[in-house]
Amino acid sequence: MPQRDPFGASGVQSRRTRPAKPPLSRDAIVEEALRQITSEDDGTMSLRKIAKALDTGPASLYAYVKDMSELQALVLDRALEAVKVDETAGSWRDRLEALLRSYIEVLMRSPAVAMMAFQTTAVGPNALRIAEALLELLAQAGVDQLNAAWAIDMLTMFVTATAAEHADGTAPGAPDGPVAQAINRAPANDYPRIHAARTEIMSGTGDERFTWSVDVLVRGILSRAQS
Amino acid sequence: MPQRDPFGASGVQSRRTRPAKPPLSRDAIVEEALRQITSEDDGTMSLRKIAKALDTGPASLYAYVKDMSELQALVLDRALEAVKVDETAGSWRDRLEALLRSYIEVLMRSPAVAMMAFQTTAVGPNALRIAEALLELLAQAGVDQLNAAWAIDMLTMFVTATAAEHADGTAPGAPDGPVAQAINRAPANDYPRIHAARTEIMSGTGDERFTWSVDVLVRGILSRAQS
DNA sequence: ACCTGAACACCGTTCAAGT
DNA sequence: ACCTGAACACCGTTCAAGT
Repeated sequence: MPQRDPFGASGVQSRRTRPAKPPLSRDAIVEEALRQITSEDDGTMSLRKIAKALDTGPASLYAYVKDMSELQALVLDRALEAVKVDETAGSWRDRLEALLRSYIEVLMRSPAVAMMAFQTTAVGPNALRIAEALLELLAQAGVDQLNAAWAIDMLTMFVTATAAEHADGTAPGAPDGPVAQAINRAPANDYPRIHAARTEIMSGTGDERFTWSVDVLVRGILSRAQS
Repeated sequence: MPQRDPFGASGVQSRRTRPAKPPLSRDAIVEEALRQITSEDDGTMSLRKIAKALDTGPASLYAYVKDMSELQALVLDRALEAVKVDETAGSWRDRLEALLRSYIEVLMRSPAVAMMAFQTTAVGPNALRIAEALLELLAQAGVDQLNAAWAIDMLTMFVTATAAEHADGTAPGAPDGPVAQAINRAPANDYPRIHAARTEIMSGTGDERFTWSVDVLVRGILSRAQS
């Protein structure tokens, strides 16, 4: 006879208002956290909110999770599950760009996920899976092991940073944001080069800039590798 | 007769225990915030702590600052004041690296400052000053205006991301951190490339990696510029 | 206009007490 | 071992009231 039975004799909790209170578990907590963090209208998670959604008090979660930072690491790796590492066929170059694009897309699904990718360096199975795929592609490109090892750091950093930067929803080329205002109002006397390049600074779609940036990184990495 | 006199007739607050209560002002608030955020033992700021340090209640700050995010933007640009844009003479290449090094050093003085550089894109006078200097150096390098404009975005992103990543104090090559554990424990069957490159992944000092990364970026940017 | 105390609606974490 | 209510020590922000 199990000690905890959701349909037990007490029967108090079997009201039909809630869809059968889910059992507490590490997975359930991570899943609910991910649900909150990727929710459209809020996008923010908290132990108290998770506890409430799981019909318990905040203290109960500490039986399954050491603290907030451990939960964040779990949620981050869970989110990275959606990153496709071999979406397309084709050259290593095409597959690298596709992988980075999938990566960035997943991180941008939620500002909070993007921010988490900084505070906590991902070390779960999905982070490893992505790193392995990146190393494989760089090896195909002829990059030696040392340069490849350092390069994956730069590539993941680039993806994470790009996602985090655009995480607040403001498009990069938004012509009315505070950035645009600062650039356009920059006095030509004090900042002649910014003034001269103000059009170029605001130009390009997010996609164009992403493609350009990946190209810069790949060229730089290849240039180092063969020297 | 001024309406508010710190040494007025009431005299109650002129006890010698506190060094003459500073007058409330936008600058005083930003200065106190920066002091807290760069403090060794804490490194975290809050409106309530600032208010307390300035001998008032949290509500009083809202007369000078719209909200938390505006304060963060002010603090960030104030912190960027310490970035030296023309520390050394020499080639554009040397000066570029020196500038980026000064930038990253300032951001790493406090984890919170590094994190702020993401959430809020810096648009104050110091951010402009740095951008202007970067454009000038890239122009000397022969990079055209469009490529230079997009390049400064990448360079600042790289600096900010690097600072944020190492902001938690853990050295990049720390052989006992959770990252090292994850890499070393990665099973050779599932992750053959990670396993094979595990030494290289953990190798290099922060400084060596920084130099390497700047070189990758410069090579990539120059390669794009002349195509 | 500037400043305030008090309240509102939240946080993460701890702890003694229950089962 | 798992779970709980209640407390602890915080948050940012609002608001009616004061000067």
